[in-house]
Amino acid sequence: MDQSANTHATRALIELRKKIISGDLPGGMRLFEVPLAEDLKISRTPVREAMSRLAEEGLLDRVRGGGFIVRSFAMSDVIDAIELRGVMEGTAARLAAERGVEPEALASITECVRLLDACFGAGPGQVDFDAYEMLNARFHRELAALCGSETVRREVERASRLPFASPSAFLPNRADIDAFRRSLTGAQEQHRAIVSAIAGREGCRAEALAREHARTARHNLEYILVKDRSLIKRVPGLALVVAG
Amino acid sequence: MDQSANTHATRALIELRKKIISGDLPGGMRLFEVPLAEDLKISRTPVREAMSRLAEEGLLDRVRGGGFIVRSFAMSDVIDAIELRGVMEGTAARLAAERGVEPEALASITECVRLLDACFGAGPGQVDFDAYEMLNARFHRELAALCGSETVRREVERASRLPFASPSAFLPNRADIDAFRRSLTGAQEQHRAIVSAIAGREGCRAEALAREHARTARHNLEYILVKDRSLIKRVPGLALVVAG
DNA sequence: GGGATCGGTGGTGTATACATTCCGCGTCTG
DNA sequence: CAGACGCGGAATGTATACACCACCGATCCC
Repeated sequence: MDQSANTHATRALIELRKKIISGDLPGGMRLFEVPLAEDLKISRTPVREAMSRLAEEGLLDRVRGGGFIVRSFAMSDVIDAIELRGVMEGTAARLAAERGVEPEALASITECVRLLDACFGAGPGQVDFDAYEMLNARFHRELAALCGSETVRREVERASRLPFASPSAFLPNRADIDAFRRSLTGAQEQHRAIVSAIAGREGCRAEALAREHARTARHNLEYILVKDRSLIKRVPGLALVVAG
Repeated sequence: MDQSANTHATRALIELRKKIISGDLPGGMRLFEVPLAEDLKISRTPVREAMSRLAEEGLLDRVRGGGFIVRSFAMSDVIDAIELRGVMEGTAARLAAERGVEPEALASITECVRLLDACFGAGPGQVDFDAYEMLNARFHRELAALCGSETVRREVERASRLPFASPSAFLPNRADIDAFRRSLTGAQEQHRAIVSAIAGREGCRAEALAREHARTARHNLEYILVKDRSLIKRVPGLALVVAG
């Protein structure tokens, strides 16, 4: 079944994910098939299917004796998830540098960095945030794939999909634009450096840079959380933290 | 539903896993619900449930439009999976060292190392392999948990469960005992060093040691594969490689 | 003769009825 | 009074019938 398939299970998956992320279904809560099915006006079968996939995503835990509970997240989980993402991406970057990359893949990610540059306008607050976010996600996707290993790519992307470790999860809202732009230009410099290290076959440096990139993300998040939690965008998973 | 639950879905899960691992259901093969259900003398429902979990384990891939195919593994996937395991365990070890560990957790893993020591007899080939294997698995489980983060522990264990990255996956068969014992004593020294580094709060050293431990595993595997593939135990996933 | 359309077939998706299991509560008995 | 047995309800597990969709081949029309 395709993610885009127009099935009840897919709708249920999306609905439930939204409710978990929004805190509507709080962490630790047990989910029962019958009420959920009635809520969504469908039968238990697609609900089970949806819950099974949410368990795969890490949003639900299977419980002994059957059934699921909503996983609980804490601030420390976000920090750890970002740390892990950095480690995994660092490995992808190192392997890419050590093994070498296809010229076209390198060209593609280089182009991606160039496009990210183009998101920055002349003025201090002039950034095309939507474009940046999309391209940033693309950058991290291509980075994961650079090492040429399907296994590594798969696991690195999984680490990025940890509900709260999304590459853009730490981006603040449109408020506080100026400070945010500085943060983004810094991240962009790191993007460039990572690609450069990979192209130069400097494995250790590429790994360290990718880790540093995630660490910057973590610091930004911590800074924002301390300053004003309402600045956080409500992206998947992160809302849980803000709420809790 | 518990892993040990006596349900048709659980039986189907175990059966299918066995068939995939043994190569009976080869990589790339699409799995159809109806024939599998007939084979197992059950209905489609528990078969679906089982396939869904196998997808979670990484043995099956969901295919566009519905259904599953058996994932294909290559030698390079094994190498990469072991590499990733080392990176993840290295992270767990580093975090444990940086953040400090509960005394009882440290005592437990130290005891584990001591028990591993006890697996080695006086003679050159005298090793209690079964005990070693079980304790080795325990060591890696406890190592993953040492950092105190549920998120990290979960992902590290997942990396170890990659079907071909099991800590014991590279252990050769009971043949060639002497060379094998040397390999195990080396691994045991690494175990000891990792715990020591964590206890001494040497984060970087702990990380490097855990990585080195995995790298040793990889080299052993490569050596064995070159020398004689029949020496490999048929552990989950690895059989695929040996067969293919 | 070629292309479009219309079934047929084979597969998953869904609903639903029924089975089973687990847990809690009450009662009965020693 | 305490412990065990049993009953009942609530939840998941399972089977099955049917819906639906995609693919494919054959036929029919242009």
